[in-house]
Parts: sequence; structure tokens; C-alpha cells
Amino acid sequence: MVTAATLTLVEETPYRWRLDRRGAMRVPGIVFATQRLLPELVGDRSLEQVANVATLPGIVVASYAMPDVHWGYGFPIGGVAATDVDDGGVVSPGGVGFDISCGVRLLVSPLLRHELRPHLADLMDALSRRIPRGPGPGGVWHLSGGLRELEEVLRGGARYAVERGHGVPRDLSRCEDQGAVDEANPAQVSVRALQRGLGQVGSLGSGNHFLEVQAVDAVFDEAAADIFGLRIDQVGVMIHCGSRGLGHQICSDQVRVMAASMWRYGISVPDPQLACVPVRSPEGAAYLGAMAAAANYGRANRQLLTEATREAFGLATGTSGLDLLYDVSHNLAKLERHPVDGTERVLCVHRKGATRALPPLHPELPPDLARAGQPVLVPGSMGTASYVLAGTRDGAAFHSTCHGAGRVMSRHAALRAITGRELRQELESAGIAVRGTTQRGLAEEAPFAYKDVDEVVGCCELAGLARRVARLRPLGVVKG
DNA sequence: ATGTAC
Repeated sequence: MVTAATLTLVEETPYRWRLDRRGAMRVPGIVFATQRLLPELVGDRSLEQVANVATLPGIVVASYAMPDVHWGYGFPIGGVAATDVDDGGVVSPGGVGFDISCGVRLLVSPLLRHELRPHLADLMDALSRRIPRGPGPGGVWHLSGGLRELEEVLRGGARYAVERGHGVPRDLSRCEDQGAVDEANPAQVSVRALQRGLGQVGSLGSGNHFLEVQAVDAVFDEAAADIFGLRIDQVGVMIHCGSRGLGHQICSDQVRVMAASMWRYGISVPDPQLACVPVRSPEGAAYLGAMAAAANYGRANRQLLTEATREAFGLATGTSGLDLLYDVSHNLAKLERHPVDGTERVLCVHRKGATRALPPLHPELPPDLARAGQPVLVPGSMGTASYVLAGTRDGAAFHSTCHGAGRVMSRHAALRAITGRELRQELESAGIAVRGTTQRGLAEEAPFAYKDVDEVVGCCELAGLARRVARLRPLGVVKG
């Protein structure tokens, strides 16, 4: 067990720090952070988690932490770890997180900020009526085919949603994996998970999930912004949500199975929350099949919320046309090919609170975006800025970057520091319309409970993980 | 994140 007290970070550059191998670590840790972010990440147990992840069988190159890293279940949130699947590499549900395929999409409208202004209150009210949110059941899509149709969602994700008329084919061209991964295995999804998922397709959930009406307030890379269709004052809608109770139940189910079967593979880990099995094992295949089903559910979820958003936008503004810029997950494991020591290997890349950031001209990119690199959507904390980044040619951490601001204060501490009523007043007086659920839910997401998103994305750019394209400021927030 | 514990 590596203890926090013995961990020492060695400065490689002002934006990149190394945790040297020691004890059972198979690879070093690499932490991307500025001097200003360092105390925040040393303040919790996330460094210890970076070191623990470095002990996993088959891990290659390094256990990475993004600048928004913070403590999580087993793996840190903001962690990236890749294992060599043909060399005993493992897959671990803790490296994906409970909210499988949690992610973000950004819709871009033809309106500018001043054109929306007279319609903003109507738009927020229309969104408030149409966007199911908060914990528990409720979703915009009532699956008339019941569990049988849910299985279609698990196989087809956003593709199935569009097939059923909930969106247009162009949406799919702007989704990671064109809206669905092919490896989903609904047979590995428990009845309980299915039951939880049945009534939640098209819902935000709670916690840090949100839907925001935003406007571009800064452009950092004119050429990329032009390719992405973003200009100053342009209005967009950002949707941040995941796979709700279904993903959570799948993670719980699979962790239990893995913890009970690890001994068969002779694997020992320094933390029981790092339960894992070889990718090439029956349990590994079961997890990846169930995880893919949850991933598709998450993509369908964001697609249905897009449809509801378009309806609200049309009603309130009389304008149609909310084009999808991109949809990308930040909680997922994927089998990808990457060079390791000069040889191309098949790796199981775990990104937990970390976003894939493909470089310009990568074959998986939509052809019309390829020159700019993959759009990376980074939601900031409530009431602050969000960013659009783009993948860089060199990248690092298997082409990954940050996923958000990163929490620094516990929900409990945030509740002690401010009331929901106070926070709502602060946001409204800053000109941000709020449509929330509970006072408590608002208070837990207070901006001071998070790192400075400007510092986080600035660090990503300086470290070469991604480059800044545009910043968006909220005009209105629908809070889960 | 999560029918915020089965």
C-alpha cells in the first residue's frame, strides 16, 4: 500500500509532475497541474489513488491525473489508465465510475445573445417544463415496447433514438462512435438495472448534471472556432448527463462479481475498490458488454434531451435549428490502438472524469471537423464558464484531457457554507436564470466548491493535452 | 454519480 505521506512529486515541467515508481507500482504516476492547482490535488487522497492505479496488472506508460483530478471510488476522478489487453491487462469498473458514459453535448443555435435576450425567460420556462430532472424516475421517452424496446436502446444508443424519429441523422455524425458502441451485451444487464432504466430515458438526473443556455464570450483559436461554427455571442445549449440508475446499477452489479472472481486470476490490489479482472476473461467481457449497454443508454439519454430542448427552443424563440457540435463521454473504458515503446498495442484505456481528445485528421473524426481536431466539451461549475477545446497532434495520456472544473469541497461542506436560496440570488443577480429542483441540490453545486475552470483548461493547454477554442458563459441553467 | 444503505 502506498501511503500519501511517502508520495513525492517531481517537477518535469511547470505543468507536469512525476510520481516515481515505488513499492508495487508498475509504472510512474504523471500529474498534470500548475503550481496553483497542486495544493488542491494534494489536499485529498487522489495522489494515493494515482499510485494505487499504477499497480494494476498490464498498466502501460503511466497512471495519469488530469488537472481537475480529485478523490473518487478506487480510481481518482480525472484519472486515465491504459492496460495492454494482450499482456494480461485488466479492466476495472472503478476506472470508469458509477455514472457510465456520463458526458456532454453542445448544441449551437443561429441566434446571438442579444437576439435571444427577449425570449430567455420564456425559453427557460419551456425548458423547465420539458426537462425531467432530479433523482428518481421520470424521462421524456416512454418506451411503448417496454423492456424489449429498452434492449434496443441498449444496443443502438442514440442511433436507435434517431431511427425512432428523435433527432436527425446529422446528429449521429457528430457523436462519438456515431451515437452507439457495437459491443453492447444486454444479456449482462440485470433485471434490476433494466427496471431502473426503463422510466429514465431522457432525464438529467441530479448532482453536477445540468442543461445550460450559454453564449460564446471568448474565442482563442479563430480557425478552429470557425470550423466548429462558433463565434462571439453565439448562443448554445450544453447538456451534461449520464446513464442514470441503469449505469449505476450495472456498475454495482459488476463490481460485486469482479471482487468475488479476482482470486482466480491471482490479482491483488492495494484497495478493494480497484476490483479488476483481465480484459480477456469471461468476467472482463461481461463487464465490457454491460458497460457498453450503459454507454448506449447514456447516448440515447442525451439524444432525447436534445429533442426536448429543440422543442422548447422552437416554441420560445420561433427559431429552429439547434445543430449538434459534438457529443463526448468522460466516463468510459475503450479498446484503442496506441504505440507503446514504439510498438502499436491494443489498450484498454480507462477515462474516468477525463475526456478523449483525438488529434487533427484522426480517422474517427467527423470529416468536416477533422482539420481542427476533436471538440472537447468541458462543463465548468454552475454559474461559471464552460469551454470548448480541441485535441492536439501530440497529445499525451493516450489523447485525453480534463472533463470539468473538479470538485475541491465536499457536498456537505458546501451545504454548510451557503444556502440554495442565497446561491440562487447570487446567480440571478449575475443575470443567470435558474430553474432548479431543490435548494439543497443548488447549494451543493456552489462554484466555490470547485476548482477554477480557467486554471484547469489553461493547464491542459500549456501541458499540450488540448488547446482552447472558445469559452461560453451561462445565460440560464436547468439544474438536476 | 445513485430509489444518497439492502
